Amino acid sequence: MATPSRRDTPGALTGQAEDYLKVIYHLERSGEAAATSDIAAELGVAPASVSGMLQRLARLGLVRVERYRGARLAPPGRHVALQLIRRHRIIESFLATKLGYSWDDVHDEAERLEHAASTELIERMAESLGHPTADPHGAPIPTVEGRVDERSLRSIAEMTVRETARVVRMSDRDPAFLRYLAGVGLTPGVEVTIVAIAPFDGPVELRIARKRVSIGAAAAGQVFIEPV
Amino acid sequence: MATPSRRDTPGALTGQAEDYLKVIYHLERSGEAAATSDIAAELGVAPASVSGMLQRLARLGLVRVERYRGARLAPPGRHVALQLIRRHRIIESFLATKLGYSWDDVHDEAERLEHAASTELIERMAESLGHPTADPHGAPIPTVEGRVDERSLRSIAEMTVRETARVVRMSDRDPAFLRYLAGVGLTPGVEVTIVAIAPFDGPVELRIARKRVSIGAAAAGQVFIEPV
DNA sequence: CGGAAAAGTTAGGATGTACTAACATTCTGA
DNA sequence: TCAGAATGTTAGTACATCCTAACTTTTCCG
Ligand SMILES: [Mn+2]
Ligand SMILES: [Mn+2]
Ligand SMILES: [Mn+2]
Ligand SMILES: [Mn+2]
Repeated sequence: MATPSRRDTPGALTGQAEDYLKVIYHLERSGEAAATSDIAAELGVAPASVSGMLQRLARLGLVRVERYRGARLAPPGRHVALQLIRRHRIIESFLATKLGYSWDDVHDEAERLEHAASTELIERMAESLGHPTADPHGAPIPTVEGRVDERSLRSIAEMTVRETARVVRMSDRDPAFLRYLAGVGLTPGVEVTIVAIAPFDGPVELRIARKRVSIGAAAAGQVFIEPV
Repeated sequence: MATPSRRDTPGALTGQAEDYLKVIYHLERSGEAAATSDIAAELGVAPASVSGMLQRLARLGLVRVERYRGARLAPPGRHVALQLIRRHRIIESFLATKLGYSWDDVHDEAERLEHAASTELIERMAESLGHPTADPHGAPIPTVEGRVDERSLRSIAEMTVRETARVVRMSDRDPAFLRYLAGVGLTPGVEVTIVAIAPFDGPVELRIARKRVSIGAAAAGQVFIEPV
């Protein structure tokens, strides 16, 4: 039976298959089909393994694959991916809010629990959190119906001098990066004002709640904002 | 890689293997080695599948198997089983106490989450519950060191007329049974007094907090008590 | 005690997932 | 444009887990 992820759905996918769909969903957000090697890099598997899995997912009607050209989610696959992302983000929120996890620590735990938690559990967590709309890193939580606010946000790197904006979200991939951001005061909800931008991809100097902070251009590109 | 349960331990077992160890632990409590067909029945797999798994577990040094005679846990296997049971019971307690699950509903959820939850998560749950020593059905929670209070308790069926005792725990296998018990007021902690015992495995009549209740002999044998 | 029933094991096959090595296609830059 | 680099697929293998069917061992009872 090869370890299906035994949640409450009957014809449930394995956790592996779910993770592939999620990765394809994220990669596809660029507009391009998800490339085999990008999926492989994201999941830490060999490209050959991805080719194999894509064929299986295509057979199940979850993705459309064009040989040598990459994969796109079919509507049922998109639905699976969005519900998985919902589970992931609600779990992250719950761990951070109710169990004192630090925001840089929730991701790995959620990455496993998302495949084991039933819809019942997820909805109880959401309930007890007051139905949050964003996870601890500001990422929007898809609804049960699969709606998600996917507007693409500007990053701090795209702001202009003297502009003020509110931090909405940041990349949650690297715990060390999140700890760094928390250290300098960059968390969802805070307001930042650009003081100066050094040329040639130099550091961005900004003001956060009266404090001066200078961050690298790369970091600035990973922190997303919206107008106040 | 066949879906190891990716918790925090490095050479982690799969969730399947963990469940086999847990079942062997429970079956072995009778004193006898766990029989292949009993393990199979418990897990809902064919006996042949059990033979195969026992060989793998033996190769890993987790069980000792005597061909045609059944399996016993080796110390490392016992340790795995006890930690899994700890995880299971803490999860059950958490779901019941913190997320409003009914006590007949926690088991299936815990059966999956126990393989995905890290030690970190379990300890945070335990912490937030005030380090409970028993799960919602009164089953004792093994410590981190693997100690567990395994005294064998008398059941209501073994009580004598006019005797009073406190309900400690009950079998948690069947949700309908748990709902029934809750319905008649039999939950851990309540005091019961035997009013009458009908012969030939007849019903047991008892008093629970001023109320008269009559339960079948089979049910009485699944509810365990201790002296007040 | 001895043979039938029950219990357990092995053989052989399926599926999911992964790997490496070899081959095929697509892209890219001189 | 076109050859080498980059990317992707296939072939062949491994392993965990499950199954059924056939065989073996143990148990039990007349
Ligand atoms: Mn995951
Ligand atoms: Mn997140
Ligand atoms: Mn389990
Ligand atoms: Mn329990």
